[in-house]
Amino acid sequence: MPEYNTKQREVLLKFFTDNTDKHFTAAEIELALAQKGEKLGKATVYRRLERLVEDGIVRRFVSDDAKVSCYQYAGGEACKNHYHLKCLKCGELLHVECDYLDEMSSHVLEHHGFTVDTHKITICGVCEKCREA
Amino acid sequence: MPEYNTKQREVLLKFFTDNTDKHFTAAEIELALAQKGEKLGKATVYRRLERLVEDGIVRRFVSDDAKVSCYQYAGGEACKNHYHLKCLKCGELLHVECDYLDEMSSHVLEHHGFTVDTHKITICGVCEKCREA
DNA sequence: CGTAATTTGAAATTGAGTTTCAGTTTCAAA
DNA sequence: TTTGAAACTGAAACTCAATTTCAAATTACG
Repeated sequence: MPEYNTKQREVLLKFFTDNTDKHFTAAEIELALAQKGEKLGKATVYRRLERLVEDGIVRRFVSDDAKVSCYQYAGGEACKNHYHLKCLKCGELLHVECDYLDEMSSHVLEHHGFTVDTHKITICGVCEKCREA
Repeated sequence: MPEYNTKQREVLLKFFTDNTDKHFTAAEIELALAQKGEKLGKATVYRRLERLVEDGIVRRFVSDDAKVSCYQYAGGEACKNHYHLKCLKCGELLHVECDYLDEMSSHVLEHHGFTVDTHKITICGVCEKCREA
């Protein structure tokens, strides 16, 4: 499946590399781009997002509460060797570098037959903010 | 928020305690009950599922692939003090008792400000089957 | 160029989940 | 018992994220 290098692809990719530390819904992305004068069709946004997720450049989350998917940049060096703590309530994603989690990852792998991509492991739970609410 | 003990609630609860080892979509549950001659309204199925989730009796998953929520029994003694490994692909839920994960849980809590309900922690990843596919 | 494959986007469609609301059930207090 | 307020039910209408359709536009490449 070839991949043409279209203007739209560039625009979407730039959006993510410019915003590596937050996650967005498809609608938010569509709006943000439109406001920058780079309007993409809704269908294109979804199609491109799917492609970016397939390619491992962007990660998709579906919080157990919300009904919408969120997308966040996951490519590049910054995301190579760390873990993610994902809040199931708000969808917030914390990036963590930690040897302890390194060990845990291989433990889970060995003892529980749970094969995880070491730089893609995501631990779900509830963050402090949501915990209080 | 009181909770009336209705026939529908009993039916749904029985469905889960009779099927503790698998997960189901709301539609699957609705169909299964209808086929057993215990038809519940769609709205009631969703409302009761939500309540069961709130009460910690049932757990909801939203796999990153699928767009539908899955529900699985998580109440009872058997689920009190262990962890869950959740596959983000197929939604499969593995139940694990393990001291190592115990430690990990408190570590995450202390060092990363990630507050989790100790007997509700869910580690997301990808199971062996999905890994191979 | 030329053209075949791919992508785009507006509009229509899908479908899981939610809301509405009139009628029913529960349960505790009288 | 009876009563009644609060909680629950279900059919139907609705919401809205996400997908599909398809004709027109764009891209890659000989």
